[in-house]
Amino acid sequence: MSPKTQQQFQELREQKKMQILNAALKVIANHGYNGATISMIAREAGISKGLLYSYYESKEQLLEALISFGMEKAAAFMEDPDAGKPHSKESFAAMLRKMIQMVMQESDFWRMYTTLLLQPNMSGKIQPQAQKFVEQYLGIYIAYFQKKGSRNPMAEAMLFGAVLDGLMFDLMVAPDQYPLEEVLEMIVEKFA
Amino acid sequence: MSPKTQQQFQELREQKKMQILNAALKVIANHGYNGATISMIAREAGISKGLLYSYYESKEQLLEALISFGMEKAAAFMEDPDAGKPHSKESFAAMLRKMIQMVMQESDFWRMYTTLLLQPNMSGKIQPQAQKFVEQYLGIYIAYFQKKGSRNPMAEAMLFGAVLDGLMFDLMVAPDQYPLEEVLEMIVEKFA
DNA sequence: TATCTTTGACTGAACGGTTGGTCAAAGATA
DNA sequence: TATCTTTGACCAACCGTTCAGTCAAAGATA
Repeated sequence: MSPKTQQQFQELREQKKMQILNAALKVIANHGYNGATISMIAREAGISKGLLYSYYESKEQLLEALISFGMEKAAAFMEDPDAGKPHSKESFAAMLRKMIQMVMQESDFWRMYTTLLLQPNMSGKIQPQAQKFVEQYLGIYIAYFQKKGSRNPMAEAMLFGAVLDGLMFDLMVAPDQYPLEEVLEMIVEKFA
Repeated sequence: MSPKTQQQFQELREQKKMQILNAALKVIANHGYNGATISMIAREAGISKGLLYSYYESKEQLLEALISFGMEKAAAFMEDPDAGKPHSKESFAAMLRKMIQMVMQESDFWRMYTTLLLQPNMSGKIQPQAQKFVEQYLGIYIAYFQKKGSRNPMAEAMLFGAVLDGLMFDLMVAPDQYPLEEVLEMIVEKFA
């Protein structure tokens, strides 16, 4: 059959696929989709250009894989019972912290995500999955503000969404020297 | 001497320069700097590729002109006494509205601005002017929250900055169907 | 008025360099 | 040996940029 078992090859390929994905994410996040070249990505992944095409059939498909992978991670985070549905001031603060942590841990992905959403000719690639994600966490917070007795739960949830988006943006642009703790306290004070 | 007076030429050139600038802004905002080609920009401006180079010496310099022009507009807005330094709940709401209006009116510019800031290899082009702008309006709001007796004026101003950034982002991504009025009311309720 | 001259805006073919993508050949392993 | 991985030279297409040449408009001349 083959010099290595099918399973051995499968595992090796899966591993290398991840290696390429991570390299692509880093390069595309820093240079934009059009600014990132296949050569740059291959170099970052430590492989040749040709090999990349044995794992992903085109640059566009590589981007799609990148988006799917990142959004699946985000969806998994949302479904984590450990982080879901805040009921008290404390769990609100905990979920807020977890969310920030997720964004900062995967900051390359979220930078790419943001950039893609802002470019109409690219946004189609990410819009559907993004919309689903936003609706999901919006629903959670509408429920929270409803339970809290907000005068307008939907508006408060959307404003809180804007806070998260803005905080995410500010942290991505200037990750150092941001007084995160003090701002988080202020958010809890105003929203929790 | 000359077939047209120097002044006539000057005016014509100034006019066409604007025409190119607007075309470039539209194309670059929608496709990103690297995704936008000189051909696309020239086509959008209704001129030939060659002519563009008699007005701007390179694609990079065109981008710089775009940034300068947009940031000067923004700076002019900040210095407008009509919009400066909120002292009361009402003037806070008025300035908030004016700011949103500016961003939506120049949404192409702010989309480009955001995208550039998020890409490290591009951010150098806009970072200095952006920083100056942010510091300026941050100062205004630190003073406002100080006067209001906030427990932590700096943190509250930064949080308010995040609100503006997030709201701006949400409006750029989904300009229609955003419940702006209700969210603005909520902002005034929480911050003014 | 009719003709000539001068000007600079304007065009698009062409250039060198880079891109995404292909492929024949070499390498590695059991 | 048989099979899959890996390489990098290679290609057509496209990029930003240049430049030789065209053109309409307006002053100058008689």
